[in-house]
Amino acid sequence: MIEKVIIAEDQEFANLSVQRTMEELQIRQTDYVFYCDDALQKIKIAKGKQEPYDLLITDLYFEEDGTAQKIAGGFDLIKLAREVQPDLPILILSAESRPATIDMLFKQFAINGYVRKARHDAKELKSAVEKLAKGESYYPQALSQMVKQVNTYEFSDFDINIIKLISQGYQQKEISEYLKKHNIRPSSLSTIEKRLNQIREELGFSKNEQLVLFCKEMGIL
Amino acid sequence: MIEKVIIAEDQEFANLSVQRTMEELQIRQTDYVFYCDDALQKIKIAKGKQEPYDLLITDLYFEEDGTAQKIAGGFDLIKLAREVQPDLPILILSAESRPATIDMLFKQFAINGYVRKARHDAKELKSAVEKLAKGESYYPQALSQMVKQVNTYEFSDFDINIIKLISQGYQQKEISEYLKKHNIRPSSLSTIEKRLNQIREELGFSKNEQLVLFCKEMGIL
DNA sequence: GATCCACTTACGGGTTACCGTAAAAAAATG
DNA sequence: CATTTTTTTACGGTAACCCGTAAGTGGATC
Repeated sequence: MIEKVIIAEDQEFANLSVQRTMEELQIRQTDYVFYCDDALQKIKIAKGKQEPYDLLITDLYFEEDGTAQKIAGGFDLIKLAREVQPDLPILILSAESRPATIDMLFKQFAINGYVRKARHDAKELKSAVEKLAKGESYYPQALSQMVKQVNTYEFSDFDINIIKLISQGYQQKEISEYLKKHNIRPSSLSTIEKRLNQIREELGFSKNEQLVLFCKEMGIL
Repeated sequence: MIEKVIIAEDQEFANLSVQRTMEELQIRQTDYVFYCDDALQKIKIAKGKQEPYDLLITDLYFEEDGTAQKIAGGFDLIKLAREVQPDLPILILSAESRPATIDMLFKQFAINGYVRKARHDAKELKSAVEKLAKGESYYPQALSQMVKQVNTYEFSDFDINIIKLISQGYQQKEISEYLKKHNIRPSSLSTIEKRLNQIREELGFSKNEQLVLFCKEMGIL
């Protein structure tokens, strides 16, 4: 049973609407904050008082607005909240639509549900909370297709490293030097060339410009 | 005086909250739709009945969901709505944060207000509607600084053309051929090289990979 | 330690991109 | 219409990138 919920969402509109949805679901206590720092603090205090939250609903991306915050965004908040209260169910509410990111949240962060800010987000949130109340997790129906459709190329850390450096203006020779300096192996120019060639071929690209754009869209850069 | 408002917003949460804000502002009649097509139709009908809307509040980006829609997004909706009812005040409500885009909306589309989906969007929307009621336009305070800060490089159509082709995997020789075929001038390889060189220098980039990413972030690609 | 295997590196030739200079063409000016 | 100015193009040398082949390296297995 979910009785005590905390909402972390910086957009006032979204925050208000989620509050309202919680009312409709007859949640006993709903707290809401506009900053990640406040959310974590409330979770800590509630835990300390032996009155822990039953659910954290949080956005992924929070806007900076001058007020100095320790926790930058939803990703960090999830990690830290789990340290404080490992069993806390977490539901993400975000406009993020890249399957790779959402998939990563389930696999790496073990979130319990994901609702996209999209056409039927209010209805979806209700279903999601009801599912979580039963101890199940909520995986948006649309997503299961997307993940299958999605270009399934897996970038290794090494790949990402190279592509990042390229997108910063390094030339391949310099990347090789950079890798040697940081004791990352492999590091030869030849290997860099080969990897890039392989990646491009696998994705059907002819130029690195396409590749960096693709990575940007995938959320890798 | 604003008495009759139409809201075009596909996110249910946002749509609901805007409706609520309109109630708080004691707007006599508030209609809301989740598709651009519906918005335009309602505007047409209202105009036909001699009961035109006093305000259109619309998002910029609408999600596709299988239902075939003629109007793709906010940009087209604005254009078409203005054709039907040229004096209709338009207020954009969007998460879009790129100053270039927002600036363009004011200058090219002559919108009357812009409220970003961000920390105090509900409060901002209220102020904005009140301003529009007085016949003034609402320009977010944060934006006036951003526009000044923004990298003020102006891309010509020609520049954008080249960069688009590069980002699609064309090599420079092919771009030259492409331009010749489409009777776009200038078209020589030499000019293409020079322009790219100039753009890169002006923006402090050394490689085209940086440039395409920059353009992506600026909303040019 | 010998053999195999996968991976990494070195090297070389071909292509494309880079960048300067100078000629040619087009546009602007008087 | 001649002249100046700007823009576009052609050309050439250098550097970076592309891509294949061959040599080298390191780890696993027996």
